Amino acid sequence: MARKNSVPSDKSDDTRQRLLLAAGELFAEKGFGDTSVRDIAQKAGANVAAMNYHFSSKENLFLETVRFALARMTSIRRESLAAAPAALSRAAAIQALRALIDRETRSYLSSDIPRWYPQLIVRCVLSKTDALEAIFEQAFRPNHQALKGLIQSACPRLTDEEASLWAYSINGQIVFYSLAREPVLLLRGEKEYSERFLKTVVDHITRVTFSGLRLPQRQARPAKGRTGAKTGK
Amino acid sequence: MARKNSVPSDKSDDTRQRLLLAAGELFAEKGFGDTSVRDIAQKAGANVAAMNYHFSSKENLFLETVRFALARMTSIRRESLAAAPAALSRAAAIQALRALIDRETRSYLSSDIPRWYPQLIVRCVLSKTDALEAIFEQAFRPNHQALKGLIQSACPRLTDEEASLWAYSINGQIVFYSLAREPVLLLRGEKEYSERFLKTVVDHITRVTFSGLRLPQRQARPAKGRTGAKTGK
DNA sequence: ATTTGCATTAAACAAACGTTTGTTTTACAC
DNA sequence: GTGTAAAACAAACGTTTGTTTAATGCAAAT
Repeated sequence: MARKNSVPSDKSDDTRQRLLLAAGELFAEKGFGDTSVRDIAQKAGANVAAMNYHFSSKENLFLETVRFALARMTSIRRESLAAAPAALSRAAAIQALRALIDRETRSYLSSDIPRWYPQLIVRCVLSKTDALEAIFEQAFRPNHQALKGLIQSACPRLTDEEASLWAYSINGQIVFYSLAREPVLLLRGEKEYSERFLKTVVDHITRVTFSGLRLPQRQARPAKGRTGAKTGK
Repeated sequence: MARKNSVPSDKSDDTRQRLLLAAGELFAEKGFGDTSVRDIAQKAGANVAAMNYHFSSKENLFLETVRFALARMTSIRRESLAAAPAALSRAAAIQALRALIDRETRSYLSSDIPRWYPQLIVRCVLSKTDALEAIFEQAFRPNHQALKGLIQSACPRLTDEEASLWAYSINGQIVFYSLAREPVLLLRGEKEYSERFLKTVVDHITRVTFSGLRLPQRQARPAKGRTGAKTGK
């Protein structure tokens, strides 16, 4: 009753969505070849034929899951960078950099965001699939350029190469905790990344970066000599 | 004539080896499920049945390739740590840390070492396969402990957690260049990591680490006031 | 020369695969 | 009601999968 006419019905959208999410999780966890369409259909509570009806082929479904994860990840990143307009003062850049490390780390590691997004993307990068070029143009390059730009705004004297290396260092550390989640958790004897650990990681990556770049560790204090900020905790 | 009696003949060893190497490359590149036994046999120039004869099953062959890559990687790492005996002076630890970053980076990135070793291991970590536990116990944990120990020898005041985080940072950066090799190369417009770039990366990771840990950047100068070491180049 | 035992092969196997088929169900228009 | 088109389904399709079989080659031992 709540529906007028519309082209695709609600029900079908729902099935399509369930298939997409089920496929995304399975592809991310086990890879393309180790996931059968029957696995996907079962997990989605749908018929195998429904998969081909909505996505026309398994390979296309895979590409759709990649596009989906990619879109979600970049939309999250966009929020992260929204506060950073074209031209930036040094102080603003420094604060934006701090915020970016925080957001990015949490977007990869926190359980708020489905783990399979980054997992699937890592898998694509590893396999140089057809999706790699899209991932590179839509995610890797813009992400790198934004991060590098922020770093250069914060440290104007850095060369392009140096700024790139710093961007790799930040991304590398973040990706590591996502990729090596299982071993890290085994080592720590925990089942999930705790909120406390996430904060520790964010703080550490920030410290590594800021001390290496000789940037002020604490919240920006303007050049005007306002000192004596609390340093505890 | 060069052979006496022996259990397996030279020829069979050769076929076995060719199968193992071909399988390793394919598994690393495309994953377990996307690699067929016929692909492997063709690449190895052998018969499909020979594969089952030597390895009894595809899954077992996969595990063998993982064991092989793991053994090679850890043997490389052992060389890296050979110079670091049980108890270490600070100066020795600092130097060993510097050497470790250099060796480890090159072992992951240089083309001296077949790319599929680390690639396959990353794939296992991503898929929480049966091999993960072996990888964890044989590679991840000892590597982490050794690195952490070295860091703590160099910086005795660090807590366990802090030393762990630094170990993650170092490993994370190195793994990143291995995992994201393709995007990084695309970004740089190159086809392979050049020797020059490898040196740049090693220097950068060393600088990040040493400046963050407040360790002397240049070759160790003992407490006894011998100064004036060359700093050029 | 014959036997022995390992290595290799082409061919055959059942099982699982991705996909297509033909039919039924559902929801809305007239 | 009747007609229509999207959506879902069970069943079957032809292929590819990993594995096994049976036959052959081939060097050392008898």
